[in-house]
Amino acid sequence: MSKLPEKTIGRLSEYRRTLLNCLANGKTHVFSHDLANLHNITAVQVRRDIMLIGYSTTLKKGYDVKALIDVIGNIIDTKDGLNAAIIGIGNLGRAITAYFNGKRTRLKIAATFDTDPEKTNRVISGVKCYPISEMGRIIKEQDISIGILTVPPEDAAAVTETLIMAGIKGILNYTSTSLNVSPNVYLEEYDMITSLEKVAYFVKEKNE
Amino acid sequence: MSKLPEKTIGRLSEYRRTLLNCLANGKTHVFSHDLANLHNITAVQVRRDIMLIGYSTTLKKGYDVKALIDVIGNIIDTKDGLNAAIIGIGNLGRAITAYFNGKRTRLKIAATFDTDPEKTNRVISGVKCYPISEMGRIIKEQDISIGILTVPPEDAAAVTETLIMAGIKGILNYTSTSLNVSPNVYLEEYDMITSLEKVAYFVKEKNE
DNA sequence: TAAACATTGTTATTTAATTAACAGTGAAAT
DNA sequence: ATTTCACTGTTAATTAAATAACAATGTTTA
Ligand SMILES: NC(=O)c1ccc[n+]([C@@H]2O[C@H](COP(=O)([O-])OP(=O)(O)OC[C@H]3O[C@@H](n4cnc5c(N)ncnc54)[C@H](O)[C@@H]3O)[C@@H](O)[C@H]2O)c1
Ligand SMILES: NC(=O)c1ccc[n+]([C@@H]2O[C@H](COP(=O)([O-])OP(=O)(O)OC[C@H]3O[C@@H](n4cnc5c(N)ncnc54)[C@H](O)[C@@H]3O)[C@@H](O)[C@H]2O)c1
Repeated sequence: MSKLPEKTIGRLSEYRRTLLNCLANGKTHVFSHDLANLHNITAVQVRRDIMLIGYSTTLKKGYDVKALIDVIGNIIDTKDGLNAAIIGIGNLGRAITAYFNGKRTRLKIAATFDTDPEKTNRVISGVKCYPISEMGRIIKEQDISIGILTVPPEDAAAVTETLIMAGIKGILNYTSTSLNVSPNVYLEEYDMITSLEKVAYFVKEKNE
Repeated sequence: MSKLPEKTIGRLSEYRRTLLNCLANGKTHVFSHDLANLHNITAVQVRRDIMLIGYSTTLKKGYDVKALIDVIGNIIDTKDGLNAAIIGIGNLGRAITAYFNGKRTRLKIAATFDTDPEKTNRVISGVKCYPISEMGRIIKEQDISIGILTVPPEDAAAVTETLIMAGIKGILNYTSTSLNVSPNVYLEEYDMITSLEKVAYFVKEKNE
C-alpha cells in the first residue's frame, strides 16, 4: 500500500461518505461510473483509486458497497480512532463542533479551548471548553493528536507553537494565516476567502 | 494573461491577503522569499506565479507591495465587484456571514435564504434573510452571481437546481453532497470531514 | 570603482495527477 | 452454447504543477 497520492486520500473519504449513503438506501453494489457521476469525476479515476488501495471485485455487478467501505476504513481510520480538539470556540469553532459531534466514531472532537472566561469551563456545543492554559495537560491526558484552529488570525502562530509543544501531530488550520510547522507535523490549511475569490475569478473568466 | 493555472489563482488570493497585512504594517517592499516563508512555499513558486500575472520589478529590493496588490486585484476582482448569497443560514451559514460581512469590498454577501419561518424576513448576522421561494427574484434584482451552499446535504441538489435556474454563475458548496452542474457554472466544493480525515490519515502514516 | 553578493525572470527538468487505451472476463442475450 | 455486451484492472500517454538551474542585473562592500 505504502504511498497513496494525497488526492486519492481525499477522494477515498468522499467515496466512503457516498457508499455509506448507498448502504443506508439498501444498495449493495455500485458501479465505478455510478460513483463517478456522484462525484463529478470520471469512472477511470474511481477505478484507479480503488485499484491503488488493493480492492477488486470478480463480479461484473459493481463493487460490494460494504466491502469497499471496510477497505477504505482500513486505509483511513486507525484502530482506536483519533481525538481532535477545537482551539477557539467562536462562531466557526461552534459550528464545526456542533456538526462533528457524534458524527464519526473514529474521529471525535474531545475538547475545545478558548481564552475567553465566558466560555471556558463550560460545555459548549456538547463538548467541554478548557482554558488555553490547560491545553498541554488535556492534550496529553486525552490523547488528542489533531488540532483544529479557529482562533483569530493574529493568535494562530502562537497557539500553533503551544500545540506542537504539547505533542499534537496534525493541524487543520481555518484561520487566514498560513503557518510554519516542523515536518513531523501534518498541516492542512483552508481559507474560505481564497475559495470564494477563486469562484469569483472563474465566474469572471467565463463571462469573458 | 489568458490561462492562469488554478493553483496559481488560489495562491494569488493568499499573497494578496499577506500583502495587505504588510501594507498595514508599513512595509512597502517584500522579497519573494519573504512571501514564500509566510506561505510555506518556495520562493521560486512565488516568482513564477508573479511572472505569470505579468508583474515585475526592476529594483532588487523586492516587489512593491502596493503595486502588487493592485496587479493581483486586476486579475481576481471584477470592476464593480460581485455579489454572493448564503443559502441555509444555520450554524455554518451564520458563521460565514458574520465573518465576511464588511471584509471585502469587491465581494459581498448581499442576501441569505432559508426555509425556516423563524429565520426568514429578518436580518441575521447583518444580512437580510429571504424565504427560499423568493430566491429567483432576489438573485436577479440584486445581481447575485455566486451562491454559497450551507443547507442540509439532502437539500443541496434541489437548491442547486433552483440556483442555476435563477442564473447563478458560481457555486461554493459546503454541504457534504457533491453536485453536478452544467459546465457554464463554476463549482467549488469543500468538505470539512474529508479534510479532517486527510489529516488523520497522514498523522497515522507518520506514526508508522 | 571593482568584486562579491543578492535577487529576479525565465526556460528546462522533474514529479504528480489525470486521462486514454485496451486486454480480460463475467453476465446477459440469442 | 456462443456471441455480444458491460465492466473492471492495469499499463501507457498526456497534462498539470512544482522544482531546479541559471543568466541577467541592480545593490552592497571592500
Ligand atoms: N467564521 C467563519 O466562517 C470563518 C471563515 C473563514 C475563516 N475564519 C477564521 O476562523 C477564525 C475564527 O473565526 P470566527 O468567526 O469563529 O471568530 P470568533 O471571533 O467568533 O472566534 C474566535 C474565538 O477564539 C477565541 N480566542 C481568541 N484568542 C484565543 C487564543 N489565543 N487561544 C484560544 N482561543 C482564542 C475567542 O475567544 C473566540 O471564541 C478566524 O481566524 C477567522 O479568520 C472564520
Ligand atoms: N457546521 C459545520 O461546521 C459544517 C461542517 C461541514 C459541513 N457542513 C455542512 O453545511 C451544511 C449546513 O450545516 P449547519 O451545521 O449549518 O446545519 P444547520 O442545520 O445549522 O443549518 C442548515 C440551515 O439550512 C436551512 N434549510 C434547510 N432546508 C433548506 C432549504 N431547502 N433551503 C434553504 N435553507 C434550508 C435550515 O433552516 C438551517 O437554517 C450541511 O450540509 C453540513 O453538512 C457544516
